[in-house]
Amino acid sequence: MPAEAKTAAETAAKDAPPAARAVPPASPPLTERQEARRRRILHASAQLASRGGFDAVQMREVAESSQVALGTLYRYFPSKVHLLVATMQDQLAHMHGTLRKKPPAGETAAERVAETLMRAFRALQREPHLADAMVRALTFADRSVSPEVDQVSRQTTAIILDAMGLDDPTPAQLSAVRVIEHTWHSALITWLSGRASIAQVKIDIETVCRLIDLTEVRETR
Amino acid sequence: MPAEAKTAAETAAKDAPPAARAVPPASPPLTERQEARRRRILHASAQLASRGGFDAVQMREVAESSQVALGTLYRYFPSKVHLLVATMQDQLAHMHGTLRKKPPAGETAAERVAETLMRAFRALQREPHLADAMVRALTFADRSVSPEVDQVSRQTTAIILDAMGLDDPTPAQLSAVRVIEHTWHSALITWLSGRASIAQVKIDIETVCRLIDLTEVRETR
DNA sequence: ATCAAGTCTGAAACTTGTTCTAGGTTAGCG
DNA sequence: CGCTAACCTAGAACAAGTTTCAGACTTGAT
Repeated sequence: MPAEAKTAAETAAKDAPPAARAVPPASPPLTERQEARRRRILHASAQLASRGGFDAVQMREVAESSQVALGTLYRYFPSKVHLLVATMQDQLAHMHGTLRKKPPAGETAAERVAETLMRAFRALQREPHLADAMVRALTFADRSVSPEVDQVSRQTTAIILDAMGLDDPTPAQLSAVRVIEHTWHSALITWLSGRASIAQVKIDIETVCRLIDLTEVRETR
Repeated sequence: MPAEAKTAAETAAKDAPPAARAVPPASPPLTERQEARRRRILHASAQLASRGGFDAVQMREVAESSQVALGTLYRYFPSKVHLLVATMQDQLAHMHGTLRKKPPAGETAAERVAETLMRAFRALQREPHLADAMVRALTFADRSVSPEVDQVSRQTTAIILDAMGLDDPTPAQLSAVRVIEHTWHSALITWLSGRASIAQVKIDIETVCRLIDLTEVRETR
């Protein structure tokens, strides 16, 4: 039963009716000044996050840094978590672009995915506080942020599928990708909270990537 | 400012040199009345969590429900996250006991682990709000809660190893278990935030459990 | 140019986690 | 019994996320 495909479709359908908010192709087109405000806010958010992480992103400070009234900030991003998830979307898009330029060189799909994720991991290590803010927001997000979190998830999936070099993955492969994403997020958290070393994260990523090999062998499953 | 980390460290240092706090075998033995207070607090916490989840566990309400002053509550559990993680330890211990009674019946280790996790998952489904509170606290926890979160992780590992029926696992098997835990936590989150169905979680668990088969074949790795 | 609708601003208010304080209570001990 | 240190309580106070509101500013259409 192609449950994977169904879920993705359902989820996608879920946020279409009530309208997307933080996704680029949104409902109301923003004026130039509004676009500029949005950008200033995201910049300030990333800036503050790069210092003290999640706690350092204080809504009053973001508002001040980006020259916007507090009420306006909340009009653009209805909560701190929304703001940080949008910040993550921003960074992810940037990273996807960067990764595209130099595709991973591994022989097998598993190797390429592991290499890609490790490259992303090294990027996050350069800004650990920013990583903290974004990842904590992502996992702390409640239902009200689901559409945005889902968008991040789709973006991540796209990056992994890119690394695998697949156009139309099998259900089994999509399941493997889902599990890889789970591991990726959770491993990041254990690293960020100091409960796992960088080496340990590397091992976990490499371990889970072996699942990909499994799907290649038993595709008819 | 990392106010949280500082606070917890100071608080811990103040009443006991190094030492764990919320773990049963703690440094200062509690008097009977203290033990009773602690239990009342945990009970109130679980109670409130079973209603509205993470947000419904309000420290003032917990204090009132458990007939304890707010300051005392904070002496027992230095933050809301500490409290909820301790609540989780409590529930986990209970569940481990329950699971022990009826061991899983699967043929392979992978099947038994998947079965065990699905059993735990069904238990969580019966109290989705409680699950929400505990899991969100767990992933939102910062460094100041690491010891307690680590304890939860060890407990979870023990449950999985139990299901596998292993006494001394190989490194590869431990890696697989780590990845399974990652997937378990992350899949729970996607379910709790409404981004994945119960069926989807089942698939993810079954998918990741196949990693165990891999370690059996290539043990010399 | 002018009006209506929609935005933005500054400031105050409200909520809930967390800290602090002053005084009362308890437990162990001489 | 009476002391002392540790513990507990009630309640105020503080911090940061979120909401609200009156008034000023923009924008788009007439």
